[in-house]
Amino acid sequence: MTQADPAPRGDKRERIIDAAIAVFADRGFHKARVTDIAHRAGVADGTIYLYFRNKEDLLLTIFEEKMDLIIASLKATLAPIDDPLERIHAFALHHYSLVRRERALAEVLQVELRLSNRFLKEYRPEKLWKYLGLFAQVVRDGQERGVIRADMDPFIVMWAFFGAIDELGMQWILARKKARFKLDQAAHQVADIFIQGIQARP
Amino acid sequence: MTQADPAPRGDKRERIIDAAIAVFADRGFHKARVTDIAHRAGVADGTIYLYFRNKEDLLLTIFEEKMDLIIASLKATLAPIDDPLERIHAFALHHYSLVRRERALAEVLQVELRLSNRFLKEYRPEKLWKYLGLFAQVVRDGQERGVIRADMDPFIVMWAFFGAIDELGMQWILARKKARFKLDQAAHQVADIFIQGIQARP
Amino acid sequence: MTQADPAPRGDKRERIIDAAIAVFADRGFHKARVTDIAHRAGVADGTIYLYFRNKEDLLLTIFEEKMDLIIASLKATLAPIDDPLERIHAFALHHYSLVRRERALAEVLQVELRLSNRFLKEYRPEKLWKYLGLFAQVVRDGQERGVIRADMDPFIVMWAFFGAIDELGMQWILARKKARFKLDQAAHQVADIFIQGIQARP
Amino acid sequence: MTQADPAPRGDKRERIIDAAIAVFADRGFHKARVTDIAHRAGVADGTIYLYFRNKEDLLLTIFEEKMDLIIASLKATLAPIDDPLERIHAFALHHYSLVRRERALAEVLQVELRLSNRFLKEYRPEKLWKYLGLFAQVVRDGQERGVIRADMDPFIVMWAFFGAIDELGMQWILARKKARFKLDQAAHQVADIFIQGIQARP
DNA sequence: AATGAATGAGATTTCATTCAT
DNA sequence: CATGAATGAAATCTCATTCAT
Repeated sequence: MTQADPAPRGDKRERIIDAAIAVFADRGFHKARVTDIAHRAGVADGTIYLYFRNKEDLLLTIFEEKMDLIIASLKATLAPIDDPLERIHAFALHHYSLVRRERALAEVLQVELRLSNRFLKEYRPEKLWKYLGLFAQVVRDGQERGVIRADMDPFIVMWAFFGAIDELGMQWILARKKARFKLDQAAHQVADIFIQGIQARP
Repeated sequence: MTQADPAPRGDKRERIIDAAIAVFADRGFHKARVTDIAHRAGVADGTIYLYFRNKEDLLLTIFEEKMDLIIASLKATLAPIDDPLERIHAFALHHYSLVRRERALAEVLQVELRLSNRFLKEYRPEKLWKYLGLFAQVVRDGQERGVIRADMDPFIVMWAFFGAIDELGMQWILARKKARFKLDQAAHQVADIFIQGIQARP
Repeated sequence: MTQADPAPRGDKRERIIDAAIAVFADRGFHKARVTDIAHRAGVADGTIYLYFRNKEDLLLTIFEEKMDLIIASLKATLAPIDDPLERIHAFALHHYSLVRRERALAEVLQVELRLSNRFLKEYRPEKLWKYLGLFAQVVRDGQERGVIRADMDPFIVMWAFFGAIDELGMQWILARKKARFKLDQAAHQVADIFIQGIQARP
Repeated sequence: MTQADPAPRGDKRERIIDAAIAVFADRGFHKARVTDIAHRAGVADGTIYLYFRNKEDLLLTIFEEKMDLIIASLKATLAPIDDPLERIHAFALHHYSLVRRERALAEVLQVELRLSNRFLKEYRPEKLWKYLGLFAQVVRDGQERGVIRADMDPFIVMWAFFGAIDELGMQWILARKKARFKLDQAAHQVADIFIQGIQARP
């Protein structure tokens, strides 16, 4: 008797990840209880451990997998743009469109991820580097083309740019409704500052 | 008759704070045990509770008191400088000189403080705003004098600048010895980017 | 095929309650450690918190559940007796038969329960009132039938009677082996005093 | 320059006892902090230990010393009364006049004293026995005079009577303002029940 | 694969008591 | 006698993780 698969295989894993994002964003990584995540995902506590080594692994997995999507999305966004300086602009806009669209995920990636000692001190967030590496590459490209100052260390510019947009994103998230600035406005200004700041002068 | 040795009033409090900074920096706020702090300070566990409400209060007190010192120090540094653009430069240098000189304190202020949910979501870090407010004021001054673009929102510039130097500082701290850049170099480049980035053009 | 051993559902709960009665009676509520109770019940410390909110909830639950049984038992004892004065007699005998049979429980209900501030000052021991209410009703019945003095306040008689048997019960428990009186003898004398004391005179 | 003794010697001991009664009555023995007592007495924490071995000794001392006063007062009250049955009446009235006049003390003696394991299980409250012994003696006198039933065990009657008035006193104290009965009325009824209950019949 | 009851390690905090001044 | 800062033992409760079913 053929019957539609009653319990969509692999469905659980996705549900756990989504639940974890929501709970981590809501209560913070440390205060988030595994039970809460299981409850929200509609699975038993133990089930989580069939898919993830432990609570931290869950957080790290969110990071890994979501960053893959974000990186792909960013690449697609940058691809049609040729001018390095315009790409910087696009980078900031893309970053904030994500923050706005998936606030819970952004909160986890920006705020809660930092709560994990392992993440900050032991874990090598290669996906983050890959993400930012796209930015560093833009800088390097710009330098080769002569539109970006050659005396700029792409590595420093990269962290500075990320720090700037990350901090503004975090402030916007923390302030919630009462944020004193529009995310778009912030994106334009930050991009503006950096573009003018690293632009090669005649 | 020499004066009787005055009771070492406040001595313990200071020792606890210093011990806490060291332990928080070393193990992180959550993994730091009150016993460890007490041990390092050379006092009994209970003694800590004579001076601080609880472990979190200890963290917050470190923030409050150290920020006072830092703000005072920053003011003294900026005072003799007149040019707003030069002040931005001095701000970055001052920030990193602190990070380099008191790495443990910087680690607590930058990294561990963010572990405290209360700090990020409930506590209003007014001292941080006061610190950054000095920067925002520099921007406003520069705008009045016409040396900084009038279309810049000082509030956004402020967070962006702080995010940039904070992130670089954090990366430098996390990377410890193997940091791929010099803090001084970072200070100059970040200041450079922002100065050129927000400078009014003729 | 014999049935699979059904999960010993609720078994643990019962064991924890029994262990708690024993430990509370033995060391007193305040000196009783949750660990002791868990040990005696053959469960882990944390297991207790799956069934009870906290240590005090455990004490209160013992009160609630055991009083239900006691009230039911008392009702069954009084049911076949018609004469109010004889019922008073039966009440005392029933009370002490319980004290003698379940000394630990009696000790907890009489002595340890009073250690709980919450019980005495905040908690409304409705089950105790229900228990004593049965006595008050006997008094009212007797008054209606004219066998008990009409000038007696059933409420006062109730507390007085309870105080009398409770105190004697407590003294008997505290004195343990060396009690200077038999519980039966006490039951008869107290009942005797109250019966003659509140009996309507011709 | 003659001056009134600035610090009345021995005054402190009294103040500590009074403060302890108030704090014990207010918060209960276990929740009462030695610091609170010291504060209320206007002395340093350590001073209490110059006069009392420990917190429990303080409670026991209150019992010992106050019972002496109460016993003396009771004796004076009973002295002019000759009739044993009237003496029982006077006993109850005297007991409640104390409860009403010194509610905090009564609360400590009746309620909080029972919180002390040592008191209930180890300590022999000889002063209480002396107090109640006066009642037992009244019963014995009455039996010798033939006005009280010879089949009554003075020991049992004593505990029963004490239990009855003690319980009513406790209920009155616990109910505070909203007590459902007057203490005087209770005194009369309890005495009435016992007098009629143990009276020898012609 | 899924369950969820059970585990038990672990750390904060309180407060009676001490003792150097 | 008096002080009160300092002590440090002690115990509740939480919650990530396990494992028998």
